[in-house]
Amino acid sequence: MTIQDIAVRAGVSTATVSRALANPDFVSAKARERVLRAVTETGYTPNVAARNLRARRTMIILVVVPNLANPFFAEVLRGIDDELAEAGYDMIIGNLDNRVEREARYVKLAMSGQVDGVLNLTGRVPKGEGRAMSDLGLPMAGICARVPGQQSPHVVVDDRTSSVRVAEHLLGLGHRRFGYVSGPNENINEVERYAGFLQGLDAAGIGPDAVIRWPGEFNLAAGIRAGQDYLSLDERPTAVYAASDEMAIAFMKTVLTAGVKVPDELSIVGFDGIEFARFVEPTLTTVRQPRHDLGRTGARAILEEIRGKGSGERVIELPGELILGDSTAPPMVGREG
Amino acid sequence: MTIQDIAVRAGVSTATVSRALANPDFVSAKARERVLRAVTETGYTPNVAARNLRARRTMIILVVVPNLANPFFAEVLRGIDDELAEAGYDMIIGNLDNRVEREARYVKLAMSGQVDGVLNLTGRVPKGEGRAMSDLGLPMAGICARVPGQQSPHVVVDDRTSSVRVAEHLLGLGHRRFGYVSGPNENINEVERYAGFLQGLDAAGIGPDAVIRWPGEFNLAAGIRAGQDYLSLDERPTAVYAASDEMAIAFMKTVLTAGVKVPDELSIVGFDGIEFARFVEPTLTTVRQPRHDLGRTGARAILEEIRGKGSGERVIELPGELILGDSTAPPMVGREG
DNA sequence: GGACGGTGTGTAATCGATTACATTCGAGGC
DNA sequence: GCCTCGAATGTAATCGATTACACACCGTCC
Repeated sequence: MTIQDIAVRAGVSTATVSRALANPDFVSAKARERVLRAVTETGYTPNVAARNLRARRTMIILVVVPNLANPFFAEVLRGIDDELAEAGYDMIIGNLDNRVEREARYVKLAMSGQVDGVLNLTGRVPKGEGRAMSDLGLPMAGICARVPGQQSPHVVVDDRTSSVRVAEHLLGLGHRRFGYVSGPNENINEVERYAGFLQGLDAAGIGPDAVIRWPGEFNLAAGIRAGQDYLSLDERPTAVYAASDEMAIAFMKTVLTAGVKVPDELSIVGFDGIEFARFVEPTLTTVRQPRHDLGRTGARAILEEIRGKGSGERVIELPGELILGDSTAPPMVGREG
Repeated sequence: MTIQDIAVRAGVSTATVSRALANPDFVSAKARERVLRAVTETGYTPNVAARNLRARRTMIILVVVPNLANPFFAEVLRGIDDELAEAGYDMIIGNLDNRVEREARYVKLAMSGQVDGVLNLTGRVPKGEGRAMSDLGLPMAGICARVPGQQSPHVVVDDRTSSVRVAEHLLGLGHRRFGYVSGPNENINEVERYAGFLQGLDAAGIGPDAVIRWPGEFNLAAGIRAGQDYLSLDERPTAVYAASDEMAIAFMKTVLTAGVKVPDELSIVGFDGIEFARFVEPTLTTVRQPRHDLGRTGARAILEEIRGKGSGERVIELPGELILGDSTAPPMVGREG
């Protein structure tokens, strides 16, 4: 079923069919009606490949995600999808599954003209085939992390300030010895969160040596490992800040299972504000990122770029919010040095 | 940068360029080399829209998902992506966000020839624009739920047998009064899980009136509502089976917060085996679905359909596994009638 | 009556790759 | 030397939509 068939059936030319569908005002009522009838009778839908070829656009956005399994990103994706859908765009999901070598595939996809723009949630510039995705001349936008030197809009939550708040919260409760469950070193969110945490402590005259830092990835396994290490310590911190909720939850479960009392013996704070944080026992204190809104705003930014209304490099900062759960409390006095 | 440019640069025709890239054996070594050099020098990538138009395929699969926010589906998607990536396919995600009216959009997308096949995770046939997606003549496959009457392959977990196991497990512990947190009535997984549960109880001579059934959607809110209703009961069941882990976790949190002891006063079982089920306190007893494998197998099925090697209607059943957590135990004797 | 302008429509070029068919060229057989 | 055959390459049609341009028609105004 092609536009030809419709043209024959309606007794007009293909041009008229096309116009009747795209610019009804430029076509007489009579012709329009006959075209529309032919279309509904046959169930014709224009071939998108042909349209794309001609229009030099695809109405598809590539969304590069570090890890689909992380519910944080799932919610951001929903926000993106909501906004894109309204504008008639669809999305191809490029899931890196935390493996950097997967980037090449999506660089290639972007190069092939199959997408109109790229939304990057990875906090780095995807590379592959000897070129960086940012050199493609494709509209791009970043969500969740500002990639330094990128000439594209970025929608972020203020990791640093939020982490300062976390430090203040814990200090206010009376904690003085801390643990920090870290994300990967090369991740900017991680860097900022750690820096903010130290900054907040520093303001109270507490130096970085009061903080034990456990390295890791943003996943459950890293939280478990950190928890195990915590358990093996002679002098345990009284409060632990984890750079993601997944890590915090895994950490908490690990130490709970070993009999540690949370929050009595140990306070725990996460980051992200995923839904499950409210369903663990005790409820997790965490920094809530406006996940859905991050997605929507990022999608809006990439659409502006595509439409040429974008102003290129700029940072859109959304507020993070410290959500108090039951996982933080003053340290037990008896134990506090 | 088009195939024309490469042809000029390499001093050959576009046909030779195309062949050098697609069928290197049909081209002389000399020409091949010059083409390849021109390609690497310029960073040329073929325009996919043009190729698609000519080849009448897109190398894209539409994956229709009920709800992206559910970590169960996220993991299935990873499995799908892994398999599709190996075959060079990408996926467009059609997230229904649990709203049926969103189906229309994806029916339209499928109609427009923008995808080569549809992987359906919804347990129903998406409809819209006056037609059902299954009437489109597009290759389809279902994951997670068998849609009756569909001439396409389905990859499922045996909900019924798994639920019988759940019943047996709870009966074996000594439970006699049950609660069931239900998914939506029109969902086949729900229907099968409920039927299997009743069937298992029936085998022990226990009728359906020993089961309180809470209706709901497959989400956290439904679990909370059910939990609140449980708390309001005069005569509470001693064991509750929820048709998804999310509901089970939300239910558990709700009753825990109200002071109910799990598993002493109440045993809870979920379904899906999402990762978080191992990180709640107490650890959730649940039926683990091989999520990643469901995705992979489903993707394999749709690829077979597309390649014409598919045998159409068939059901591929993967085993579910009862994972024992700490949320189930014998009922407290004092309370047991 | 002729020039003009506006409306509606059709013809054909175009997007960029693939590929059927035609053509060229050289080697080898007679 | 001529013919045949196969390998290598080029030419041009093709996929299906959009749209620049041309043209036909009709009413208006001088």
